[in-house]
Amino acid sequence: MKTTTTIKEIARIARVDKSTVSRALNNSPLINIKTKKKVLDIASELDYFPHSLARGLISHKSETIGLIFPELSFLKNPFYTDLLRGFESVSTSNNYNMLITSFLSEKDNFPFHLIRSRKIDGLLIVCSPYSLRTFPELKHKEFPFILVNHEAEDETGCSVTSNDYQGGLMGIDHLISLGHTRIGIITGNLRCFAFSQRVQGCKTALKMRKIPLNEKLIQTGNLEEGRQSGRECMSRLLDLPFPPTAIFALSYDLAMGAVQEIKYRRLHIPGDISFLGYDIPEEDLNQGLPLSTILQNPFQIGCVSCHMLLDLCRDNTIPDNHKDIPVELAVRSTSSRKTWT
Amino acid sequence: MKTTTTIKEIARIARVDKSTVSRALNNSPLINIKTKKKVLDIASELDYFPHSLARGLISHKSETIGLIFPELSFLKNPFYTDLLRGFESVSTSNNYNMLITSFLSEKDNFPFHLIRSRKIDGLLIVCSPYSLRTFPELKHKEFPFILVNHEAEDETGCSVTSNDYQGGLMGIDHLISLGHTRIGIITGNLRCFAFSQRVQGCKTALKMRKIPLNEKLIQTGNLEEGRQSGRECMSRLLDLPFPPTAIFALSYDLAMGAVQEIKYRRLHIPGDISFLGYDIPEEDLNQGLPLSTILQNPFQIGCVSCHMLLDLCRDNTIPDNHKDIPVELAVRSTSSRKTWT
DNA sequence: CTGAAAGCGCTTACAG
DNA sequence: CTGAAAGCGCTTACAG
Repeated sequence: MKTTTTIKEIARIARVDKSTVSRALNNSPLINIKTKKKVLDIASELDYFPHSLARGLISHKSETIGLIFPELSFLKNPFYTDLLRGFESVSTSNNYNMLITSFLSEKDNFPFHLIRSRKIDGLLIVCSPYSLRTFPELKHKEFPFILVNHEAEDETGCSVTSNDYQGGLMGIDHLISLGHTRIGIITGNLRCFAFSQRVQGCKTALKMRKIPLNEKLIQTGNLEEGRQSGRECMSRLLDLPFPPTAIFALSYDLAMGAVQEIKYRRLHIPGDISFLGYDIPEEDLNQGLPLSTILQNPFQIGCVSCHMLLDLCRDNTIPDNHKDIPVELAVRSTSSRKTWT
Repeated sequence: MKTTTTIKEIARIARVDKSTVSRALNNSPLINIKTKKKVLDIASELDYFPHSLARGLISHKSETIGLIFPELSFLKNPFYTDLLRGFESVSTSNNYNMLITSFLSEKDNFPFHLIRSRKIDGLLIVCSPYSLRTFPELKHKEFPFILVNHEAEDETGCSVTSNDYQGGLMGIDHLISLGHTRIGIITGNLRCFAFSQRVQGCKTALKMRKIPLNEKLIQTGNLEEGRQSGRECMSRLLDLPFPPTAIFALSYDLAMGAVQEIKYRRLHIPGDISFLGYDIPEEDLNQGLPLSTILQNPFQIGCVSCHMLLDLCRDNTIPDNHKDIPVELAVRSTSSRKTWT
């Protein structure tokens, strides 16, 4: 880029006005086909490339979207990497770029800076730890944003989540169909919307099959302590007078902890007890015992979120304010027909 | 943002020219302190925020840097997430934003688009699978960029890498200091610069301690097959007439495979054989057998890379074109004094 | 210290 | 279909 080519330069050589060059470059109908060809040839000859800042200044579009994660280390978790890949896939094919930040780096005046400096046209807010009602910029619907996998129920704005209700329903349904009626459920804190939805799904599935609900079979762990908490829940379940014949653990860490405890007690999966997890990746071989699991589709969540945002950015009307992305059941080697009572 | 406040608006209210407003806003010395206060007060009253595109158009700075990863799924690996956190830390404190892309999304004309559209001031190229010599934009030193953890030896441009040579040296030195003289080394393909450097370090360490080099003790696996390959290397080492008393595995996956094979043969670590890995995170408990390891410092690599890039962006002179970030030795429970021969 | 002018690189009504 | 003008929101020599 010794010296950048501008439309002025092209105009000079083509002996036309720069407005004509602009029209040629932007596929305007207001231009003679031959003029257009001449201009375009020269532009390509000079290796012209438009200056996005100058364009953006006029169009009021930066063709860039912002991503905000609670913190960037979330990306270690394949779920969030796949989400990010979903964002990438859609934004790339729409010629949008992605600015990445976290609540950590934006702590002072999130999310004003990026928005107000006009660097981004829209914002994908991943798993916000805050309720967004506090941010006036987002409240008035003046700026396009999507809550992706938002934790709280939040009446503000558009959102995309995994269908947690369906996940719970599908999981219990699977275990019931294998003959289980005493199913232990290990969940995270129910104040978290996702878990409360999953548990709702579980309860509905039981009700539909007319299996009475036993609250003792639902153990609530906490995610901060992860595996350890999963172990403790499992321990409590196994200590019941009538322990469950199948377990449905509603998160990866809780599932891992639960499996640990089961092994510790020298029980066999699925011989002694069936097991269903949540979000257990296929790569996780669990030492030769691949766990059956409900699988979310983070890539899909990412794609849909980004699509919705770009629609918003382009002032397209959006059919729904909210979208639920379906989960799926992956039957691997730990869920089998009930063999004991 | 009902209606955006501009300097024009502020000028009107303050009854000064917009150039004066600009001076007040930009801490210019060419302004009366009282005028400045008046302007600033009004600006804050009107909740003014500068338009970055307009500024950038003049300053020729976007205050944004680009990041390019081979593909975004690399971020699943904690090494790259920590690298990213390093970028974030430095760019945030310098008020720079980060645009994230991958070679996948930029496939057509990487890295021209971002650079030529002026959306970024500089580029951090992570682990480029390409030799950068092919890209004229980068060749002529016209645009600031840093090769972060670059795989190939590349004479072009600035770069930051982990000190792989030191890693090899330190690892072997540690094992020798425990009394080992027959040390098996499991490395990835030596055409990869990082591995060849690590092995060089190993060889130097042996030489310094006057331990003759036995090429049979160096097994080369391949990273594509990861663990399986590590297992096979380990197997070959154990089948030697005089098998090693200590192992140094130069990558995470190779180490994991090697450990598997050792366990499979019912040998005990560190009782029967000492073990040292590379890049084994602290969280990896390895079922109660935390592996001693050489640790790189990706966060630090990220910080230093970003610093260097920002210096380049600001036309600061850079002391060195290349920086090596030190590694460290984490002695955990698998490397102990030699007990058999 | 301040204002008026020119300009960053582009787009888009407005005439013709 | 084309050109000349105005303008996006800002900065920075240039006079005074």
